[in-house]
Amino acid sequence: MTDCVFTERFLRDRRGVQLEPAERVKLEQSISEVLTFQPRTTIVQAGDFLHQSTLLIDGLMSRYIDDRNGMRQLVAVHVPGDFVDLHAYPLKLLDHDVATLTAARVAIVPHHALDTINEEMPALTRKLWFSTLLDAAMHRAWLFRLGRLDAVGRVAHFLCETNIRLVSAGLSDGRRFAFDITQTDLAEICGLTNVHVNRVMRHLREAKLCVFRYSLVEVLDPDGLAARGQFDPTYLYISHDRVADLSSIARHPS
Amino acid sequence: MTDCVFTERFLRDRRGVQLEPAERVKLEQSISEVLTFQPRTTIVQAGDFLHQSTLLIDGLMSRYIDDRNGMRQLVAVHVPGDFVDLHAYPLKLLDHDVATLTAARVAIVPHHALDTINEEMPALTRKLWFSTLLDAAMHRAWLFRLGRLDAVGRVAHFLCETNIRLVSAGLSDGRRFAFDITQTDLAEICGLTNVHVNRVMRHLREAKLCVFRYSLVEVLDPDGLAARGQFDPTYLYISHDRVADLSSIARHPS
DNA sequence: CGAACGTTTGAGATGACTCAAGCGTTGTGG
DNA sequence: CCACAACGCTTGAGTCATCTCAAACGTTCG
Repeated sequence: MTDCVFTERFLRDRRGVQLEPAERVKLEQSISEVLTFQPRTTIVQAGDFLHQSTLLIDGLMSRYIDDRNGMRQLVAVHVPGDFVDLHAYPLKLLDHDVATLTAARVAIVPHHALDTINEEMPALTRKLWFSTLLDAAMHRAWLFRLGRLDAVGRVAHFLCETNIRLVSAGLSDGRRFAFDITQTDLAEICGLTNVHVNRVMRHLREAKLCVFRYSLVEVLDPDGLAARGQFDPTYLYISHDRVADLSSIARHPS
Repeated sequence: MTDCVFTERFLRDRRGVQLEPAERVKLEQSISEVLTFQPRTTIVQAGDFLHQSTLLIDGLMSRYIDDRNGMRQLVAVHVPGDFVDLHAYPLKLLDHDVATLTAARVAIVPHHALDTINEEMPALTRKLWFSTLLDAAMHRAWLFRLGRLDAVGRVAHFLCETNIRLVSAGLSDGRRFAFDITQTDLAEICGLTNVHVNRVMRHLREAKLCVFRYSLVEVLDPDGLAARGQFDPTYLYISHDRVADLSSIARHPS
C-alpha cells in the first residue's frame, strides 16, 4: 500500500472534489521522482515542450511573464499542495516561466501517467481539471486586484488570499505564517514598484492591519485586512464546513 | 449526419487540438437548444449553481467581477467560437458574472451531455480541458497587461489580442473588424477610467496606430500597435501555419 | 570584514484620476 | 417630423497616487 505523503495536500478542503482513496493512490503511483530545488531556480521556460508536470510538496513557487524591459509580472504564487503546472498536460507548452521562490521539494508526474488517468479514470480526470480551473479562478481574482484596487488594497487582498491558502495547507494558523519572499516579489505580484510596496507595508503596519517582517506575516486584524482589500474567499472554492473553521481559527488562533 | 454549424469555430486554428469529425458531431449533438439574448443581458450570476454551459455562436460576451463601489473589472471578453463558461462544468458554480455585450446567439450544452463525453471520449475531454486552459492563458496575458503596461500599452495589447482572435474566427481581415463595445467597456477591460480611455484612443489615432470609431476598429499599423502593447500572440496557441497566414493577411488585407 | 542584497526614506516628476461641462448621435413619443 | 431624453464621446483644469532617482541603513553570508 502506497503511503500518500506527496499528494496529501492536493485539493484538500476543496468543495466537492475530495479524492477517493483509490484516486489518491493512483496519483501517488503516478509520481516518477521527487526533486529538491534551490531558491530562485527556473524550472520551466516559456515555450519549452513539456512531458511532465510538477506537484509542489514543500516551499513556494511562482509563475511569471517578463516584459521587454526586464520588468516582471507574477501571474501565480504556489503553496504546498498545488499542482503547479498541471495545465502543461493539455497545453503541452507554457506561455510563461515557472520558478522556485524558496527552496522547494516537488513531485514529478510524467504526462504518460496522466494519459492513463485520462483514459481510465474520468472522475479523477475531472478533479484534475478542476484543480487547473482553481488556478484560473485565482487569475481572475488577481485581475480584479490589479484592475480595481489601489496599492494598499492590492497587497491586503494578496495577503488575505495567501493566508487562507496556507491555512488550508496547514501552514498558517490564520494569524501568522512564514512567508519567505521579498518586497520586490510583492511588487511583481501586485503590479507596483518595490519602493511603493515598502510604503504600503508601513501603512498596513501603522493601521494595525498586518505586519510583514523577517519572512513572517502577522495578520493583526483579519476582518480589517479583508475589508481593505475587498477580499471575498469564494473564488478559492473552500469547503463550506472548512470556511467556518477558518473564521473561528482566525478569531482564536492555536 | 449532423450539420456542424454551431461548433464550427470552436478550437479552430488551435495548435494540436483540431476536433476529429466524430468529436465535432458528438459536441454538436450535445447541444440542447440555441438561444438569442439582447445586448447587456446577464446570463449567469456569481454563485449560481449551473447545470449547463454556453457556447457563443454570434455576438460578444463578457465575464466580470464588480467591486463594492460599483466599479467593474472585466476578466474576459468572448468572441464567436468561445465556450464561454465551460469551466462551470468542473467548477459547478462560478466566481463571477457572465453577460452579453452585444446581441448574442448561444448554444446551450447540458452538463449531463458533458458527463457522457467525460466518461466515453477521453481525447475530446482533453480538448475541452485545453479550451478552458486557453482562457486561463488569456487571463495571464491580461495580468501582464494590467500589471506592467501603461494605459496606451494596455489598450494596444487588448486590441491586438482581439484582432487575432477575430481573424481566427473569420471576423477580421487583420486590419478592420466590427467591435460594438463602448469606451467604458474598454476602461473596464483595461483597468482605466472611461475618460482616460478616450485620451488613449486619441493618442493611438494621432500616432497612426489604430482608429476605433462607429463600432469599427481599424488597425493602421499592426506591427506598431503590437510593439506599443508588447503583444506576443504565443499565448493564444494558434497553429503555426495559421500564424504565418495571419501575418500575411495583415500585410495584404482581403 | 566586506560584498551582496533587501529595506527604508526623501524629493521631485508624471501618469492617471476626478469633476465638470459641452457636444454628437440615436431612438422615441408627441 | 420635430423635440427631447438618453447615452456615449470629447475636452479642460486641477488633484493625487504612484513612479523615478538617489542615498542611507540593516542584515546575511562567505
